[in-house]
Amino acid sequence: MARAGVTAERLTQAAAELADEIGFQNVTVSALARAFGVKPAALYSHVKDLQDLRVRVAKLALAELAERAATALAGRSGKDALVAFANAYRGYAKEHPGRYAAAQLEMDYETAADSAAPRHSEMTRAILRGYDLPDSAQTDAVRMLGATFHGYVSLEMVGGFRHTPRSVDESWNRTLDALDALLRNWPSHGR
Amino acid sequence: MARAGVTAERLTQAAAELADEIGFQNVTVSALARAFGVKPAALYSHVKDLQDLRVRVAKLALAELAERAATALAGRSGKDALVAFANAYRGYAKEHPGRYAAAQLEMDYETAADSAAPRHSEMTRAILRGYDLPDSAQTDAVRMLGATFHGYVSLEMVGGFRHTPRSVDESWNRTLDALDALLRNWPSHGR
DNA sequence: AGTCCTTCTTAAAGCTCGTAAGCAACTGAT
DNA sequence: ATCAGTTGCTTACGAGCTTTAAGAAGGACT
Repeated sequence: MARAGVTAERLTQAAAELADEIGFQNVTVSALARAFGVKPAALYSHVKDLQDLRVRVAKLALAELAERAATALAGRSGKDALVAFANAYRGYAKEHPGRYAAAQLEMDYETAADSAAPRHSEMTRAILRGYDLPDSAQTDAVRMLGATFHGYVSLEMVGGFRHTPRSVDESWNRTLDALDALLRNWPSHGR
Repeated sequence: MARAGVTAERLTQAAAELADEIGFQNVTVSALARAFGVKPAALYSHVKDLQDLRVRVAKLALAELAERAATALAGRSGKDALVAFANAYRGYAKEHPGRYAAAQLEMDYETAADSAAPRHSEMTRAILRGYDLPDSAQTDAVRMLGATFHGYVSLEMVGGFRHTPRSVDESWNRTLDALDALLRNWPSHGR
């Protein structure tokens, strides 16, 4: 039996591609083994179990997304940076829905900490440097930006915006305008 | 064999409770049958298949959430309404994580249209009446609010905010302040 | 060539969904 | 009150999934 040259990396990569095609939830050990032309049991030499495989895909997705966002951010600041970052995010989700879903996998504290996840908040913080936010508001704004980006993409993906005729791209751009305006005028403990 | 008195409604209800306990993804026909003390095959007399069951739970969750939001909204306007609505949302998600996850299930256009989903955007529109938005911005704002609420709750639930010491409740309240400020000063096609 | 580690296969147990066939219980009509 | 007919449940089963265990085959190294 000729060896198929399976490695954890190639498995993860293939699982990510499979996720984009059939959905992250449908990535199974069996399906992945089929894609490699080996028997399911063979994968267990490279990967602990299905959960392990999923976490690997999640980390891959987070890393790719961080990479893409970093590139988009390079040399930009202010609203330019905000828009580029947000579009990198949304673009990745649209091109790689399976990977994007994977990135939202629940991971334990440890695993999440040594993933690319922290880089995401660091980058968001970098964007905020282009605005004049008090230190105390930094984390709040980071969380709000993350929430809005993720929420928008997430609702768009499950079809939450289908029922209103208005262009989803238009609303996205107006949302970014709104976030920009908000960051330039962040309320200092509002009434 | 004494009849267990299974009905589609009771199944859906039980599935929702089960979802909150073990996670929506882990609600299986088998587990549900166990909870009812019947054999798995018995459920297929009341429910078409697993997908059907999931959709029922999703619709239940959407309806409950709409109900709760409507109650919260009653008699309020402006920022009060915004905050009450948002907290109803987040509160439901925290109390019923499984149901909340179910509410995000992908449904086809038809099914979604006759669920409580449209009521959610209607209520959001109602909130906006307390602010002075141009008609053209309505849908954009509805989408943005939905995105921010859902995104925040969603990221909070997968543990995305664990890595920063700042209180998650604090950030939530500041985010609502920010949204309120934003709605009172919505950019008219900003530069 | 012989040894050893790694990768793969086969085999099997235990779980899942879903269908089919049959029996048991309740319904209503005579 | 008995006797259909309908409905709800069971058993039985096929097919697919995950995971472990044991063994065969590939490749490296002596």
